[in-house]
Amino acid sequence: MKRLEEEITRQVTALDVAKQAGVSRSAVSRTFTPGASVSDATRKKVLKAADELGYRVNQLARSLINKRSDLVGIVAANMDNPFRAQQVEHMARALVEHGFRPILLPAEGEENPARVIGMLLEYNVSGVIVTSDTPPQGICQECVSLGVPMVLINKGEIDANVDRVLLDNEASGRMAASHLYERSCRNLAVIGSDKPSFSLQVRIRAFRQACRELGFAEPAYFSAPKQDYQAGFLAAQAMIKDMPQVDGLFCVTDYMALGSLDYLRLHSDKKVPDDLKVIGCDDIAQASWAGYNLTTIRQDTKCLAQQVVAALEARFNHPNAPAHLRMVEVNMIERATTKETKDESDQDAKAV
Amino acid sequence: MKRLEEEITRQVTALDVAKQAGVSRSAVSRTFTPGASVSDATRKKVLKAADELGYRVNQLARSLINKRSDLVGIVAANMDNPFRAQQVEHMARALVEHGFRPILLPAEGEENPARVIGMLLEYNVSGVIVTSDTPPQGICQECVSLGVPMVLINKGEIDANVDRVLLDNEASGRMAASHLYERSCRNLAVIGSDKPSFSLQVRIRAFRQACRELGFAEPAYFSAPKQDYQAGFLAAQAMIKDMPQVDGLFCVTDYMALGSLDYLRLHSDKKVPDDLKVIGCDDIAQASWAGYNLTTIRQDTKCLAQQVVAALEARFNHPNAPAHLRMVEVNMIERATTKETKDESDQDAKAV
DNA sequence: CTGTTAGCGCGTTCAT
DNA sequence: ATGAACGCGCTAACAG
Repeated sequence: MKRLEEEITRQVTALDVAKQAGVSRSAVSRTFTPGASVSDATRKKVLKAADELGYRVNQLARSLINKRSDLVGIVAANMDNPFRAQQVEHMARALVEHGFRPILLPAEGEENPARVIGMLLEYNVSGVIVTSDTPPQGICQECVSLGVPMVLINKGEIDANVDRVLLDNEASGRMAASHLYERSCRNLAVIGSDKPSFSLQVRIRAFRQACRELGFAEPAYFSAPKQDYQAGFLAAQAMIKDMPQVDGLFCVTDYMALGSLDYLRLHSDKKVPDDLKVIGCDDIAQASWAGYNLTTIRQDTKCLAQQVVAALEARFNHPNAPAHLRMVEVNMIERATTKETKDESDQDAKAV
Repeated sequence: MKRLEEEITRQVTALDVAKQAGVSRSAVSRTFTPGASVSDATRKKVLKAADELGYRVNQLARSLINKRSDLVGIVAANMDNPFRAQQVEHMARALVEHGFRPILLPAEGEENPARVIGMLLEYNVSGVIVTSDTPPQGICQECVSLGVPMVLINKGEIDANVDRVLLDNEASGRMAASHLYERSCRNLAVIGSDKPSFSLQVRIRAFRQACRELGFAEPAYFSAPKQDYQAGFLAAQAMIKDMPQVDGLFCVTDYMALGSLDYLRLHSDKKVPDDLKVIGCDDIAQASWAGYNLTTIRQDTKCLAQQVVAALEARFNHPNAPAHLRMVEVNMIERATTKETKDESDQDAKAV
């Protein structure tokens, strides 16, 4: 434990440990290599010496040899979206637990992917995980063509050989529709985005399809430029204006649902859930806040993260296996915004 | 641009480029080293060959020599808190812009810091940034004693030689107090946490101090176990019960303020801002949502990130300089929750 | 300005 | 099981 001035100037190397332990440098190396073959006696000696000197394996040097840096790039954008933030956190946790080091790269729009690509490739990342509303095509193409394992989260097919992990967006849309049906809603609307990401498109399509199968009229569609709180707010405004008779609303993300709920409460006569029932999708933390208490379809990001890491490891073991697609289950969380009205026929209509 | 099967099997090395360009390996190296001395002629040749072969510098090998990996660890926790998520995103962005690679390490409680330390040290990180409500002491001590540059965000002093960046928590507390004073509030309360983090403690102390100077009575203090939405909700409940006459409230974080606002709206007769004015701190995205519209003290996380990177670079240049403390300004954002009531004396008291 | 040489810290044959 | 030698891809110091 007496190491004060050396560390500052020179790193403790395997050779130092070897000398201290009275063995060869290879012995030290082997001691710290999982699939080794060292006698217990020397292992002890090495570990002792290593501890005394405060030795740590230099992973950078190690990577140089076995070509596995165990660095994994997380390319993410829109981290203001709580769902995304949660995804990133769980992803980082899962990676660390499995012995990887997540290196976080904010996807800086479509303008300059070269920088990000450089960061990834120059550091010999073992893999790349992409989660962003608008996946940076350039980065994906380059990585794939260079054979860097890549996993896309909630994205459409980009190239033949890319693994993907999807939340069950189809089921999400269907569950939303049938739940509103059970709650006796008959005039439905969907709130989405002008430029919906892949998963949003699927949710919307599935919702529409389910509506048809249930015998609904085609649900009305409202949207705004982005896909955040403000967008939900604006879309709800448009909806109230164009479709006053609406009694069931599916917001394709909770983030937008919160905006919609606030618009309805502050600027409309519609009471939720009495006059209008609302269901969201994702189950972000805010959805369970007392102020919203939003019924929603939960997307388990923890499970998602596990699946992503699993996909990555599978790809390491079988680099040439065909692209695999993993699906993560969803389930409905019923809260106040779709609560059954005591008497569905004519509740004391407390319009202002 | 014709590189298809080689890449998969073997990395393109500087030697390959040298051969192709008809120069020495060093020439290649120099071309890609900022402080170089290469003739324009050879530089051209090298760049051309490099482009043709798809060569990229191997930063891992480079780090092995100049001992600067440019990897920077971000140790973060509580990313469910939007303020923290925003911090992390801006931090990652700033780091990338300055040529660093952020490696994100979720601080996993106090239980097992060894794993995180290992990740940091074995990868020869150039620096470590810590932002967490409860800073993992073990990690900090170890890094400092090993001479790894470290920057603490919004933390108290841990060790003599650690740089820190603080938002101006003192000013935050003072501004909150004087704003409530200007708005004619006289019965003040503070909502904090049972175990407040460093910056929260400072905000509370400064608020109290300002109250004394303004001639207020000592503000009442309410708190709950954690420091999130739920905590704000519970603390507000306690406040309404114990102190019905409260007319001015300072929530030490927006995150908690949102919980308080929801409690007040849903479970109390107090109307904000008519009966009770509320001010938060941080200016998280949700604070500006229509449903909250919270007056708050803005903490500029973008500027914070810049300062942190600056601190890191300063430390690289002068490893033995005394610890430096950087302060980031704050400013008040006035929204609806402290809006002046038209007639302050006796508004139509619309108690239910 | 250029090429040659010597390591950076480590994993892995190949003999013993 | 263990030690000696070699190479991973690169930069820095040295000669020319």
